[in-house]
Amino acid sequence: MNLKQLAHMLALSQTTVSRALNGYPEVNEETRRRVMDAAKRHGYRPNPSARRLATGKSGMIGYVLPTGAAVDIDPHFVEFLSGLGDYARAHELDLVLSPADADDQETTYRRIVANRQVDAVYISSPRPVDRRVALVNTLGIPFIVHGRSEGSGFDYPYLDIDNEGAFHEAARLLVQLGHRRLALINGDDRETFAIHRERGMRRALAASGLTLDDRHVSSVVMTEENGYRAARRLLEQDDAPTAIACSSLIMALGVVRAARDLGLSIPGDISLIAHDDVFPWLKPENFSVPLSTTRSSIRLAGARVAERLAARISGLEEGARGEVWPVDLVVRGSVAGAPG
Amino acid sequence: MNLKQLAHMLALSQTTVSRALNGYPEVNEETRRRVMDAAKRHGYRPNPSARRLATGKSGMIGYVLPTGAAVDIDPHFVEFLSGLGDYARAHELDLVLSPADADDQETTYRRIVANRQVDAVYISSPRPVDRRVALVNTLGIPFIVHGRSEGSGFDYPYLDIDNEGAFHEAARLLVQLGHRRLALINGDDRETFAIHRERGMRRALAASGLTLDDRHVSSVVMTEENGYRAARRLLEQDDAPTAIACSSLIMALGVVRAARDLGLSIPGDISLIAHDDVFPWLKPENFSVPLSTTRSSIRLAGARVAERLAARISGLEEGARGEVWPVDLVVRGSVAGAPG
DNA sequence: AGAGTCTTCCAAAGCGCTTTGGCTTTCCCG
DNA sequence: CGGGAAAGCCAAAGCGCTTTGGAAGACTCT
Repeated sequence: MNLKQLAHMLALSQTTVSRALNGYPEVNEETRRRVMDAAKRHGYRPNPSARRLATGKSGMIGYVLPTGAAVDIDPHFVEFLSGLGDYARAHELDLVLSPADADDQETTYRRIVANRQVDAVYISSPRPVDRRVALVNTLGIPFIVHGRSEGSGFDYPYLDIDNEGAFHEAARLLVQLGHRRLALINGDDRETFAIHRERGMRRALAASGLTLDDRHVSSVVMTEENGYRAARRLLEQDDAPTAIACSSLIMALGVVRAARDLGLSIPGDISLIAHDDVFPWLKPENFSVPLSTTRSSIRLAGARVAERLAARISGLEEGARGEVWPVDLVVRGSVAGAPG
Repeated sequence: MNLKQLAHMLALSQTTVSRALNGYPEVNEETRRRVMDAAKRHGYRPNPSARRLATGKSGMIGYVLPTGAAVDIDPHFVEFLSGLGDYARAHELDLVLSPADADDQETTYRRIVANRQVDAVYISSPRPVDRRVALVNTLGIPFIVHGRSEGSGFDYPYLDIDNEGAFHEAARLLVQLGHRRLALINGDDRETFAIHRERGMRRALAASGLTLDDRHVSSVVMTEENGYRAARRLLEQDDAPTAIACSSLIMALGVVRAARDLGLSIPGDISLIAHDDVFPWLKPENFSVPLSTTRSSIRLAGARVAERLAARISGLEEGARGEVWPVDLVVRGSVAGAPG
């Protein structure tokens, strides 16, 4: 059943039927009702390919997926996706993932924009002066950045959590508990979130006249193994830290294992706080010692990004609106006063 | 730059240019070269929307993503996706994720097929007599099932690993080591993979005149917490098992924690084997006691599914070809002879 | 009553590609 | 040398929608 048939059946022109269906004002309400009715009864659904060719709109949102033998997709992605899906489902939006060589995403962005494959895109894991952000900005496709880029010299729409504030609070708590030597096991410090977290910690320490020793900072891909290695390295130093802030639960698993291997107790010998993106399959309260966390649901962020993307597509949202979500500090058993 | 302009520029008809570009035989090789050349020089790329409307082919593969507030996307998905992306990138295939109400995926399948949004789909986590498989089969869109459905009374193309064989081998090893009371902490037993794993274990036990006590089988969503709970329940029974097979690394984390909480040593008191889908961020060799596993890379499976999907789209693969991959049994420190 | 303004609808021109059906031209062979 | 086949090209008809540029009729106002 296509438009032509439906129009014929109603003894109307395709124009009128199309307009009735799409809510244009220049059609009699009575006629509109008839059309809507017939459309529903016959299960008419406009052909998206045709609509797309005519309008240039696809009804999909895009994401350029960096891939490659050496590239691992972050498990956070799947939770973000859950949230995105929650919203998208309710609005019949599809998501298209365009795999791209991690080292050359530009080609892919250009392709999906030139081809009008998607109406909007989102960008995740941005870095300062991120080329992708500058690119989609000039390309003129609606977009939202999940996270922040910095120092590019222009504004853009984003959704981020207050990473700096979160780690500031975490560090402040640790300092209040008497810790003087703090450590940070961070994610890839080329990404903004990691920079913000480090900045937050340093600021909290500075407020008490303390500093974050460079030897007490690790920046690694967030795997269990890297968490373990970083923790061992830290804890085997002569001036070992008494408290560790860690950028992910998965790394925290490694930290806990390292402490156990070294015969150190949490929180007796070292306090531990990690950032929790809220995975359903790994919960901080279930760590052998319940883990204190800075918590922010990445799933909710996914839903919100989808919502704002939809708003941008339909013109409801404009401009470079930035949105920063506060982060909860949840104190559990893994932090205690500094030893000694 | 569109076809019309390019044709005009070459003083050829659109027909000829189109055919030259698409490799049709009825065009002079010399002409073809000229066309190809001009196309490349001017960076001509056929508009996919137009091509799509004309041919009905979209150049994308689809996946219906079950979503909902209570639905968690499995973290395995992201690894599968990595593999799929690896292949898809090299072939400029995009993946479209269509979020659907987990309880009504049929509507979405019908929509994406009716709309010709994708050229092929894959189905994951199938159950016996899976309605989705029957549906896409009758809908007539090329597809591949990742996993197996059973008892539907028709054949279909799939890629699966030998779950039954894997758990058969795992159980056999444990029995050889003197274990008599084995337990299974399985995934959702409405899914085929879980059924196969249980079957494999039972078969191995039966071969030695043993059985798998129903009280020694758990079927749960594969989270750390569920692994912990299941393990505690098992290990606190009077006839507690001396060996556990576990369907995922994440659950195994919970099992290890439970053992520790109960003061049981691995492998001194209980042996543990888990299935490993090969995550980059959580490795069995890094468990406090290196974990024995049945191993199969889900990432490679993703790449293979993409490859076969592409082959089906282009007509290179036909029929109901099933493909079953063997699974490695990797023995590490977490298994030992039965205590006593 | 005539002019102007809405309201409501329509025919037809795109959107940019593929593909059908045919038309020349060349080539081969009896 | 004439007829048939093959090669190489083209015009035009889709694909199914949106949107432009009217047009007809109803209504208002002077």
